Amino acid sequence: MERVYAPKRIEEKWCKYWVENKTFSAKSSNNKPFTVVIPPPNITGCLHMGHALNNTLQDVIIRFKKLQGYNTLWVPGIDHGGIATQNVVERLLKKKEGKTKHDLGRERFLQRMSEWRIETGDVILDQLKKLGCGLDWDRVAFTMDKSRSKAVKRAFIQLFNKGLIYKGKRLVNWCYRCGTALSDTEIEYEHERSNLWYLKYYLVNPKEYVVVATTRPETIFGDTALAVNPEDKRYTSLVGKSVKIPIIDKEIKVISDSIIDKSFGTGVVKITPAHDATDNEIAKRNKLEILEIIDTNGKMINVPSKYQELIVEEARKKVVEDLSVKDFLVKVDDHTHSVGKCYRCSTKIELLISEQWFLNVRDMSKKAVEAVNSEKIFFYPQSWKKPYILWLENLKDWCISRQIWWGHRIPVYYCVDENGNRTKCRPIASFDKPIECHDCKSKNFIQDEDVLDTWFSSALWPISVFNWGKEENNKELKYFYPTSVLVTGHEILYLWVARMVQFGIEFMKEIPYYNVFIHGIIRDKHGKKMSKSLGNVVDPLNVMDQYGTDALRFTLAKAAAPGRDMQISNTSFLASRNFMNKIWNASRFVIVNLEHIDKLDNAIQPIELSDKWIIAEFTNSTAKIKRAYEFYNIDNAAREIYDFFWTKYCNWYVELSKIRITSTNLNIKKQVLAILVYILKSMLQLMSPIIPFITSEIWQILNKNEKIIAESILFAISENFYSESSIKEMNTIQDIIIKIRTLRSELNIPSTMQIKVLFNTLDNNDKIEGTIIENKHYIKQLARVKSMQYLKNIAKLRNFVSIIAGNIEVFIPLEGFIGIEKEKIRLEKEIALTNQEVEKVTLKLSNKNFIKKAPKTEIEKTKIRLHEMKLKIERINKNLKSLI
RNA sequence: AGGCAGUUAGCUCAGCUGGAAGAGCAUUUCUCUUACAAAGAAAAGGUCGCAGGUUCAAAUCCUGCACUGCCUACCA
Repeated sequence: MERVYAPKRIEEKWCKYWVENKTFSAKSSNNKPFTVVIPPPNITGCLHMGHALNNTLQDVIIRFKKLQGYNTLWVPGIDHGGIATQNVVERLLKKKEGKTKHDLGRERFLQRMSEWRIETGDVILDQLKKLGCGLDWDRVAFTMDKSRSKAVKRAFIQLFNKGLIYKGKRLVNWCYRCGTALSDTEIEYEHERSNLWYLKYYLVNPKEYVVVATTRPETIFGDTALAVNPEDKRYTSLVGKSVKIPIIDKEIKVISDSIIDKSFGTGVVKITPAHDATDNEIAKRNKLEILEIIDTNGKMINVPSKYQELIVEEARKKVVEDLSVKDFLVKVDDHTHSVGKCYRCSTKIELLISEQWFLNVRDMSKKAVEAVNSEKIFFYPQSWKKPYILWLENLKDWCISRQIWWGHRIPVYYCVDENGNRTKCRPIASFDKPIECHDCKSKNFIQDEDVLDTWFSSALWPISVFNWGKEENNKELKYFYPTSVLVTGHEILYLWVARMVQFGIEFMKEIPYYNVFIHGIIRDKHGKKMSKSLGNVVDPLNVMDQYGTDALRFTLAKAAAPGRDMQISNTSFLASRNFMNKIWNASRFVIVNLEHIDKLDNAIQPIELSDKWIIAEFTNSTAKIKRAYEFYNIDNAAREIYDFFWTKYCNWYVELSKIRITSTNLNIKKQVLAILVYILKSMLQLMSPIIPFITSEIWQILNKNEKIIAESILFAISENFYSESSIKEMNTIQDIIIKIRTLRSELNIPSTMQIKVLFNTLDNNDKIEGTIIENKHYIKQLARVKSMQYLKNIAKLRNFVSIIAGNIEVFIPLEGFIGIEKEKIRLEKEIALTNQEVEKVTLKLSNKNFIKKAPKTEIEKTKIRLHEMKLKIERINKNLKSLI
């Protein structure tokens, strides 16, 4: 074994092993299942920190459950990624050949996309393998492969025939760069500094005008009314009158609607029903005309020829200019408001009227709310429950059609006549082209041009991965569904999580998962979101290269408190890398010492105090670690592992074990080795979910011909040797060691100098005295003490340095390495410090209410403390006097 | 505008069923002691955001405020 842990070779070896030996493949059986489906990354994806975190956490859970003996299954897959993917290929096409998708046409463009997909391959899946993910690689699913397509069609047809899917002309979010409608969840809002323009709308009487404040002066041509609040006394007389739109002089009415906020702007609003959601509602309530002035290319239409065909931004400039020239502009204020942008290309979203497919989600939402309200689905952390419910309760129908090419084409067929024109017959939803029209028996059909929102297929993911679309009597689906836990970031709670619940209940009559574990988002060290444009991205692949995959995973696990965002920079991985090295070397110590031992007893026998102590600490820690894993507090599990292994196991137990390891008595050596091995192996198991590579390697060295760690079953921790009192006793010894070490350091006693030590107890406590005598070899070993003797008569003591650790007083003779004056100062300082404490505690105890109301144990504890401190001061004073 | 988080050592964060402030990194000092210098031993560093309240006792519970971040919204 190398002296320094070198991860590369070991990681490659185990990656390959797990895949080739199908370590993580699962079949339905009689054993209890534990199922997780991966949030499928986009095919365009390249592993970033978010993926690394999300998948590490899933892997931790899967590996832990596997150790517990569950039949675990983690299903891998990728998403076709709709708009995002089409954009990537479109950009490539433009760059390489200077062509647009329209130059190629739908068929050829889609062919290009498929080619690109094969070329690019499943890069991200390979990266997940590299990360060590225990996915079942025989089950890789793609949201657009045959089985998943079947599922999408089946779902669509069911919903269509139920009357839940309908076509309607409505105001929708439109990205003119992507050329498609978007759902509300696909819009990202950003604050933008803009202006508020105050415009004059003249009454028919040309001397009077009202002032209207607007952020969108270019849409005046689409105005079909002005509106005021009915309770706004300033404008009562105005309601019902006509005003003229600036520039074009078109007459519109002033109406009243209670939604208008009196305090904003002038309290008068221009109503543009075709391009604003609120205005649209007002128009519906007041039966106003709806006039479209922006088309799907983001250009002006139905406006004076001067502005016709201009894109919105330019039109705004021109209109403002003209308004100003013609004296319609009263003033311009600065105004910051949030603007909706496309989540895939950041183009400003226009609202416009368009015919789209919608899914009525009212009933599904109710059931999805109920499932979480009743805690049938449990959220970790609970704080996400409320936003989830609120969102679902206010959900409008879902716009599911997209005007792009890459995706599941809507399986709706229209009957056409011999000229290819659509007839009035009812459209049919079906898997393939229908044989004949229900209404006119025609055999001519065309398919709907639109594709489905990517998230439609994603919403089916937990059932489609088990081939819900293909098979009717599906054993696997029955066995693995509902899945056990969904692990995800909160950014797709609405986009994805909620919709899976809706669809799961709709199609399976059963929730898709029992638990939802929502982790935070990774930020840089300044708390900023990581993004390429900010240049603050920490690449997980680099980290894996530089620090090792286990170090990456351990860092992520340690930072992953449920629901909390985490800040990460390159230095965050250092501590973890060092910890890996620690594990490696501690194991090396054990392994090297096992070399000439032919056989080790499996049964352990705690003999000494340190044995009993480490077993007690180990028992406590393992319980904590297991509980932490169980409730997705993976950060706590990682912390406990770190603390126990490094501090307790390495720094104390391994160090103390050296006394017996170097013993010439083979039995003594074997006895301590057995405990070292037992704890090491158990810890390796418990660590393996987070850091599978290093633990697999060490496990294999320790258990040459046995099962690999990933396939092992967690050792049962026996309570037989648990000794609570050993912890207290050991703590006493540790305290003495630490105090002597501190003294050595403070007084610059060279480490090579072995010192003589005497000790006494403050209250002549025989038991403690016995404990120390029994374990003085620990003190000798770790504090570099030559001899340690009990001192009966302290009265005669002269010129000793003294320290007090709990109830024990330790004396070290002054042997020229320290001046009396220096020691006096040290002791006086100690007295002053203790006195401060004494004051505080005395005050507490003199408080009558404390004595009256505090629990007895607490009072007792405080009294003992005070007593000890007083004793301490007494002794220090005495020692001070003995210094001559 | 509303909702949800967060505010603890220079930095990143634990601790929050209320009873003597913790870790890692960085800093300082010693040490290559036969697993590990990516280490060991030790030191220094904190009115636990601010102001109230409950309590014998508050980093921990309650209220208000401030700042930061996120989510939602019909910001004309």
